[in-house]
Amino acid sequence: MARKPGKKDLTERQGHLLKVLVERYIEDGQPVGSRRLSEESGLKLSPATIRNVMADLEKLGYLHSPHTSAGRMPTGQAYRMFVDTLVKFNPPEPEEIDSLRRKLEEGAEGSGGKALVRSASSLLSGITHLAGVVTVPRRNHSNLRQIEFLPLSGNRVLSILVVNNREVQNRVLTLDRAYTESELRSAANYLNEQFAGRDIAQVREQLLDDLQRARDSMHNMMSSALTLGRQLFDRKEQQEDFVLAGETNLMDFAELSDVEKLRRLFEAFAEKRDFLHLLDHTLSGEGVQIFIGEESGYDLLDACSVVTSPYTIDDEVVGMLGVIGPTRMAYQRVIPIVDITAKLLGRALNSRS
Amino acid sequence: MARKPGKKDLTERQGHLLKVLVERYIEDGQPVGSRRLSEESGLKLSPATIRNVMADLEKLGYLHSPHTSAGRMPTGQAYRMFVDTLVKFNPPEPEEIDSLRRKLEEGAEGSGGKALVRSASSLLSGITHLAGVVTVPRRNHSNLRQIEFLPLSGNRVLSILVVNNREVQNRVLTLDRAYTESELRSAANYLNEQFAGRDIAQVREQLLDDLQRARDSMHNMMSSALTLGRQLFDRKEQQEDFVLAGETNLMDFAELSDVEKLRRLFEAFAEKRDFLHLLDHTLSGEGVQIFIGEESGYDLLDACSVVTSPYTIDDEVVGMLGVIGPTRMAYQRVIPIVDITAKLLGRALNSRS
DNA sequence: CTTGGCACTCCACTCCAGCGAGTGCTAATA
DNA sequence: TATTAGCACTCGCTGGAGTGGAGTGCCAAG
Repeated sequence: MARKPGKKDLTERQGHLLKVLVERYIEDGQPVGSRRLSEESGLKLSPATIRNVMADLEKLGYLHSPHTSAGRMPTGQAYRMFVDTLVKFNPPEPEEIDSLRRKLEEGAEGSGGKALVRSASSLLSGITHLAGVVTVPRRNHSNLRQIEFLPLSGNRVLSILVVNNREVQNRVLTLDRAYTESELRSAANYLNEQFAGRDIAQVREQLLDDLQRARDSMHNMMSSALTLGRQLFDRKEQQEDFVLAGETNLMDFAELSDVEKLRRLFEAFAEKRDFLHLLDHTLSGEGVQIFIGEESGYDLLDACSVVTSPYTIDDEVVGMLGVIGPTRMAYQRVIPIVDITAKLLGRALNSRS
Repeated sequence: MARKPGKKDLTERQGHLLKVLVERYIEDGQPVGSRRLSEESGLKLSPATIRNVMADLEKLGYLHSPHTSAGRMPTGQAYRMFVDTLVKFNPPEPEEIDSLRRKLEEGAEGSGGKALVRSASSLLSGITHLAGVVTVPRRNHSNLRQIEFLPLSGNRVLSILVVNNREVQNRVLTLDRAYTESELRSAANYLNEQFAGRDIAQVREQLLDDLQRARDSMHNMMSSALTLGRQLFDRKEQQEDFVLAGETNLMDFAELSDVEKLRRLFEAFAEKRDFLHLLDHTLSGEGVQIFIGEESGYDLLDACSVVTSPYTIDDEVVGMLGVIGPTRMAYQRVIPIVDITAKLLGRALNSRS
């Protein structure tokens, strides 16, 4: 991929100084000046020299200053360079991993998968002091286990679907006429015989097929079964969802102290819609992905970075998890945490299914 | 109930002026001065006279000023007096009610009761520009309709409960040994025969009884049924929950513009725990209840008021709903809205069950 | 009891000076 | 040629002084 004009590789010295500057800025959020950098860079260079280097880095698009007489702050490009090539990650200690695993499972005593998702989300937000987000797992291939119908008042029927051996979905269907209990029972029996153990997508397809092919030549019982089944499976995909935790952590950051900005951000969280879109993109990728500032494409997140990783059940990617924080988050700490949490969550979900 | 010292009834003039002052303060949040009040009170009184009255009201605890040369603001006591005796509510127009009803049901196309709750919550927040809150309905008497067990891997069993003809609860039970599919089927049959149509609380009691009485003299099948049943019903009450909407509206109010306060408030919302406690209290009451400032007993809500009303299904109180906003909210508008929304929600839930 | 008058208080705003931090540039140096 | 010291300059921040306005409390007259 062609870089933008003027983005030649940095010299080793430039790289080192950029790294130190980013680290310092991440620590306290204050613009870093030449004097400070010269003292803490480890290189024996005077502030004047540092200033020359900084001026170069600014020309290259890595730094900018809020005003003439302040120090310099990293741009998005600098963070990008930082995470891509400059920073080195300490792989977490085994005992640290173990402690994470325990916390993850402690927080999810309710044995549902949803409890684990919530636990993962608050675990992420708790240890990073950022906002944690985890999408609810969603398998492409859902195995239908059992169907049950119960009549309600009017023309309505409560349908219960057991899927993937552990999830239960239920919906109220409103039908064109009232069905008797025995009709419903035989319909359920028929559908179970035909479709139990099959993939939901397949089931949907075949139902449409059957209904098409045999419109009215059918046995009465089968016909009602098909009618019911069609309604049941015709629903739009159950919408995806995610669990957010520790949003309030974001209030601490000066970058977001403007109440108006905060408000819009929190509204977006509540809406979920826009945000899901962003998370969806990351499902196709592999490993930890990082969106710095504007890279996310949402102007609400201009001052934020998003670090995500997909997680898997049975080697199938079923969701993603991550954190949201200010661009000046502690990447070297956050990235390994997101990575390991994704793996732990996948493993925990596996062991429960 | 004895009033606090010095709280004699107000004269008509004092009452009127207090009312106007509160109204003005609610409108723009600025302390109200004697000049303004004299112009807009409708009484032909000079600012000097108004000042005398205001000084009296201050002595009585209804007013206070932030500093010498500012106007005066109502105290909690003044709001209390305002809502109790001063304000008169315009009963909402029939067409207004109808529009509310339509909005409530539009927002709840997913036919579950939860969808209605969510819709009510965002309806409340939408039209009041405050935070809306609705607890999920919870009946004291839950009618058990059907039980089903499905074996999972290991010693675990997925149990499905249909309750009140429309709600489905499911839990994963972890048992002392593996049960075969036929064992589970007969257990379910047994429990259904015995308990279908009965109240859950009764079921729980009787299960314990049976288990106690007939420990090991029992038929094998019944014994496993009882074991399963006991685990199933032994769980603590499913925790109550509420749905919050439009929290971000609260960010607009100057009273809460302090980010630190906001943060603690939002954290409390996310925790839910403390907050549920407050809502629980209101379940016993009747009609609209109002907590002004410190009356709620939560110091986080010192600058807030909470207006709530219980709602009913089949004349049984099953939950409450309301709004949270700054103490200077437009009570005369908000109170009727909360009242009518509670009635509409109850009605809507009824028609779907 | 009401009112006009008056002195007083306090906040909010503006203006200004002084400071400290940091820069860019230039000229000297290794 | 790369580095450094020196220096003038810029800019934001802080604190104090000054001003205007809003509102009060009190008093004495109607």
